[in-house]
Amino acid sequence: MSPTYEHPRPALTVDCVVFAVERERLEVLLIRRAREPFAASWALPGGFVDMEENLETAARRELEEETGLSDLFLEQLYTFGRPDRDPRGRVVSVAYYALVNLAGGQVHAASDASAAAWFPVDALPALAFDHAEILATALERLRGKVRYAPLGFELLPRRFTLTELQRLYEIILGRALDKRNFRRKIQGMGLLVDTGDAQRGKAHRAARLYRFDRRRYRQLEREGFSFWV
Amino acid sequence: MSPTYEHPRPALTVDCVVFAVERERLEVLLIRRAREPFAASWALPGGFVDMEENLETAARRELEEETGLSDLFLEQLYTFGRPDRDPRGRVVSVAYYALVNLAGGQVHAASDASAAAWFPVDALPALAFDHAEILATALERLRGKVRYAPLGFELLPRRFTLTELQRLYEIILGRALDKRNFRRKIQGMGLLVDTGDAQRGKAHRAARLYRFDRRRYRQLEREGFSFWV
DNA sequence: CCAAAAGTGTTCTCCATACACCCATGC
DNA sequence: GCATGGGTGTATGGAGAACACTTTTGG
Repeated sequence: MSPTYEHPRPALTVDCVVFAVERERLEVLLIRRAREPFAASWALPGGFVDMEENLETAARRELEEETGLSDLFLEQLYTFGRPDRDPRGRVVSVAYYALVNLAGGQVHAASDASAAAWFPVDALPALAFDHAEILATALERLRGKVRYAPLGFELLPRRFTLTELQRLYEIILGRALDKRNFRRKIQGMGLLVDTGDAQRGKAHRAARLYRFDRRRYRQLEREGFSFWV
Repeated sequence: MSPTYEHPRPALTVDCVVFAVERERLEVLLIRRAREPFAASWALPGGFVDMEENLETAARRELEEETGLSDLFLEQLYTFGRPDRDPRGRVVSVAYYALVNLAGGQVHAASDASAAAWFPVDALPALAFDHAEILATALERLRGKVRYAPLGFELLPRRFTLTELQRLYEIILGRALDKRNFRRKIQGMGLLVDTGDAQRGKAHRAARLYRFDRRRYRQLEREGFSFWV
């Protein structure tokens, strides 16, 4: 028999921490568990990895099945494997975090699809398993990485105003930023393209709409440029 | 039967990328595989996770069993789970990276213990499985993180000279640093303690020996200080 | 006394920060 | 015409980068 089969095997799951910015707050998507253990508790979306499936594929599949969300930014976070983290027995979980912009209308589909709901990260319910720890790890990663990688744009619609972008960073970083300095810096990086259009329907001067230039970002990255907010 | 047992289970392993700086180069510890698959190939030390064992514990155990190394800096890197990464079947591997200083004398024990050997990261042999990819990921992490976390000290003996520390950074980062600027910056952080002793037995002026102040680092970290080289 | 590395200051440039007012638009 | 956010420039301080010579020690 092949050596692989000589060893006992933990079960393997994926769990996803999905972030969005909504109503001026950073929020996380949770689902209400239907079954034991932790039936009726809130938990991260996730589930078992299939035998022939990539880990990231499993994360995307579970996310779509449980929340209706697809095609979002998704990155592996950390693997949690304390032997006692699941009362059913040994279950190791590969955690991912995801970013989604709620302007796309996907939200409602997601929220309706099952018992899923958004919670502000500073007002979370009790969570099943070690999901509070996973969520804390994801939050730390997001807050750290958003400063040196262009993650912020994943949380906004394709076209956005400079004020929206600034508010996003203020919400994630938890502190106010100077408007003029923020604009000078972000525009100085040469990663924003003025779409020529303007925001409409607001009772004040219309703001210009920009989009993030991914192509140019990859180019600059290769040349040793580093993003920094 | 509990829900855990309804699912097919991949096998679970840990793999370790152990870095050291030796003879002015960054090197990695590899072992020569005794068995199929990839018998006689070089590979990362690692092996199967036991059923009641923490992931990090498994990594430390395998490292000690296969290379004799213990008590080193170890951090989870990434989890690799492509379905075809192991010809024996589905094997998911949680990768760790470790840092070790070779002045401690552990090396020789390690090298002698089995078919283990150090290779410069820019002159690696062909590796088993997807270990080349794991190693590349670890190298990227090390080079990135060494700049904003005090990892460098893990690669030096407890007491070291400023020149040794500077050489270490030059080797890892792959570029020359200015001596006066490096010293001003590193001493300005207040994280080095002058031991009062000096290096002896060199045919030139004796250099002062310093040690890293971990306690103070943790203190400053809590106060919002950020390390930066 | 010679070879080898240790140790030490100053200048300049650039970037982060602090700060306040006029402009365009919808109602 | 007024309320609301959009958009803009300048002065200052601190940190990074460039740069060369004297000191100490062992052999």
